[in-house]
Amino acid sequence: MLKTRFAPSPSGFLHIGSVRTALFSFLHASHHQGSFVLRIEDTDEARSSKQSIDAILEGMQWLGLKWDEGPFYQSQRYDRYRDLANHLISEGKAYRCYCSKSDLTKLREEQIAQGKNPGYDGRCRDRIEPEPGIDPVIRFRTPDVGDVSVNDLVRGLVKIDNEMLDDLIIMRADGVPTFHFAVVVDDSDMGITHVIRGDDHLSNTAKHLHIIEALGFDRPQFAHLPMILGEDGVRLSKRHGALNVLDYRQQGFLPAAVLNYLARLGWSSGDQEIFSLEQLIKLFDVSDVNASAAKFDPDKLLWLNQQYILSSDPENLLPGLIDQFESLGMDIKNGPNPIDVIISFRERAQTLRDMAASAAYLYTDEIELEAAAAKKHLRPAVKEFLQIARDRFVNLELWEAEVIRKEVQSVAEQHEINFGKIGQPLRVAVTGGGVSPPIDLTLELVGQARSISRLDKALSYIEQRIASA
RNA sequence: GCUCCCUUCGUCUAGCGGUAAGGACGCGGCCCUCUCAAGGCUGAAACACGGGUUCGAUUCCCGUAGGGAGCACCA
Repeated sequence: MLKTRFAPSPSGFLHIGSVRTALFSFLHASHHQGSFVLRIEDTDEARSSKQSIDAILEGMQWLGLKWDEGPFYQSQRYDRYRDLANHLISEGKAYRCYCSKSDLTKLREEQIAQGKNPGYDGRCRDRIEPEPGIDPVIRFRTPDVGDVSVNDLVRGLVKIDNEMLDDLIIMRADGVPTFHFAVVVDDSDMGITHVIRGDDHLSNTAKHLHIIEALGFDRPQFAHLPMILGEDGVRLSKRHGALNVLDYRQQGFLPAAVLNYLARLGWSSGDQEIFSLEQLIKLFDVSDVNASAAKFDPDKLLWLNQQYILSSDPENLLPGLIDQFESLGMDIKNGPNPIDVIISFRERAQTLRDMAASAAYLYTDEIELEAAAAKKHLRPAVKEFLQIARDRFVNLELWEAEVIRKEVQSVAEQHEINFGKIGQPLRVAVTGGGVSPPIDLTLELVGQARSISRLDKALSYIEQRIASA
């Protein structure tokens, strides 16, 4: 069975670049009815943390990237790595190295000074006697000559000379394996058939291939994904521009939009832009992924998010919108049904956060008039019309958009003015600003009592203007 | 420095030897319109450069340039 894995190290949040790697691994496995494994690479004990693990799991769950096996933790498999490392020593394929860090630093400095490729020179290879008082590391005996090649699913044939490789450390002095060793062992033990990862590992693959061979394991297939670059063309990383996936949730993005956006970075299917997860599973294959890096475009993500908001069932948007109301400190009991907000605001919201923020005037008793909008639309000339509209609103028994619209329309007709002449002042009066859904709908959502009291305030604002003129 | 990888509109991409180089985001215009959007139509906008191969190169090969990655007791 085809099996892929996502193997993050829990040394920080789950960022958007990692998510794409996870997505592609998930999609490739799902497409081929395979299995998707989640493995936590926590061998760097100093940098790993429980919070990071939780953030990764939460992010995966939010996105709906379900794993079939795991999460497995490397920190729970140390015995296995140790056994295999000792086995390699017994076969002469690895050896203990007693060099101190300062010796190694010195060696590296000398090599760089001589213009050589820095690397371990193998000075402990033939050492028989242990060095008392020193905990040795275990190094893998890398072939000195020849080359290795990988037929990468996205990069094609890549060849690396063994001369470029040195005897890398596979077990640290404290008995903890290094990444290069643990990855190889785990991928084999867990039956991973397709290793899909970032292309920062492309060069490392040569090392892994040697270890795989020494251990007598089967080679998996490799697919190295191009990096995602920031707007400045520099690789996205936790330190540089990449956001925690959970920040996207906080900013009001939908998981489906984030996934769809990421899928289209380095992959496409004809001219199609919008893909459901089901469609992605049906269409995706890693071998179709591009080899070149892509820049992250926040504008396109925003556009996609709006497309998803527009086409989602309002019920499905509700929990996210309510979260936004809460985080903005808005009280949903103090205003209209949020479902109605979704229906009337979705065309003008790119994120759920935008939507919640722009509906603020629906959930508060008092609003502020925006100075510029008020100055422009609440002028003495409109006072008469606003007053008439206000008086008619008081007498309305049914406060519904259609009825409201007829009232406003008839005021406009009786006074032979354009609908807009009265619509815009009404909008500013009841929302405080110049932008909102159609005025009839807006008035309905604001509510009769609030609309009237806000009109009263607007009228007194105009009177003040007349008085001070 | 050494090694590996990458290179089509500003951005994401289609293209797989012969195309008016297509789509999407963004940008401009028009339409719709009570505002803002959404929607429709439309415009500007690209094959990094130099050599080959070929009747013919965006497409294949080799350089150059630019960008990215790796060379840790990090992953």
